[in-house]
Amino acid sequence: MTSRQYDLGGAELEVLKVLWDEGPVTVRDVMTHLHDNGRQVAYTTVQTLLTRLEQKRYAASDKSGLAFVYRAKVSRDRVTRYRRKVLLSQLYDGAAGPLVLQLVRTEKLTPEEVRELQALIDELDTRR
Amino acid sequence: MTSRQYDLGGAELEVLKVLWDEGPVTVRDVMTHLHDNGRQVAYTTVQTLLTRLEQKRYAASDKSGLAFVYRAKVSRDRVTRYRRKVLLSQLYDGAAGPLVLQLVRTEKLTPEEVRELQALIDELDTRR
DNA sequence: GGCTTCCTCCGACAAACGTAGTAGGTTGTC
DNA sequence: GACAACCTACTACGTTTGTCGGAGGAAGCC
Repeated sequence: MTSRQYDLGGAELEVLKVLWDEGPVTVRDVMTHLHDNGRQVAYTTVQTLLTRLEQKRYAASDKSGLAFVYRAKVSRDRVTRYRRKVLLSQLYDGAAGPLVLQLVRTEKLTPEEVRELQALIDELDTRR
Repeated sequence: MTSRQYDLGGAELEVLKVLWDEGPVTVRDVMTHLHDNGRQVAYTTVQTLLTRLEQKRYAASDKSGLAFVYRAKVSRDRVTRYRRKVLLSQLYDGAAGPLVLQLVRTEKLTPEEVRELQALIDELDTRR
């Protein structure tokens, strides 16, 4: 259990998302965005979170003017893929099929999404 | 952050899965199953995990003969649904569509699964 | 009746996480 | 040049999670 790659807590992820969405930002910028999202958190808490993200190599920083500016070092896609994989292996025995079926059955898809899905299936069909 | 319902760590989930798959079992049973799955873990560790599961109301136990027998109190479906929801809200903004598309695109579905998926889509289509 | 085996109860401990306070430096403004 | 506003560095602390060890009691065996 020592791999733990792309493993981060909820609060850390929240901060990383700000980095993804807002590009290079300062501690204060992140705090402001979190506050805007209704997440009341102290300045130094954000700072700690960013420092940890940097220790874990999910982010990097440079001194720019009077404050450090942080940016993400891992892509959203990479983290997302990893989490998806974890969910799949932890609860679906690694099989994507059942998860897909459940999602389509229980969550509302937009017409647009349904169209795309149909297109994908067609492709899978003709490919065989 | 005080809801934390259906929130359990990886090791706790492993134990819960044994309860789901094997029905009422003793500490030793669980340990044996974990060992069979390649997870080397001490007897008392399993005991602690089961105790915590019980504290969190995910499991219950009765004294049966000389050892306690544990059983799951939450369904696999309930936990699975919750975890799915967490993934969705943490990384997909709550929208299932993108996740479904990614899964279909990147994971191999069996022909059978594709057929089921097609059937589901057809239903969605005619329902509109 | 003593030895081995199993079980439960408790305590413990390190790492990870979420959260934040304090100290001390830089800067901008009257 | 003093004060307010910011910034970084460091420390800290409670909770959760993963992992066990030891003490002490019932049971089976010879």
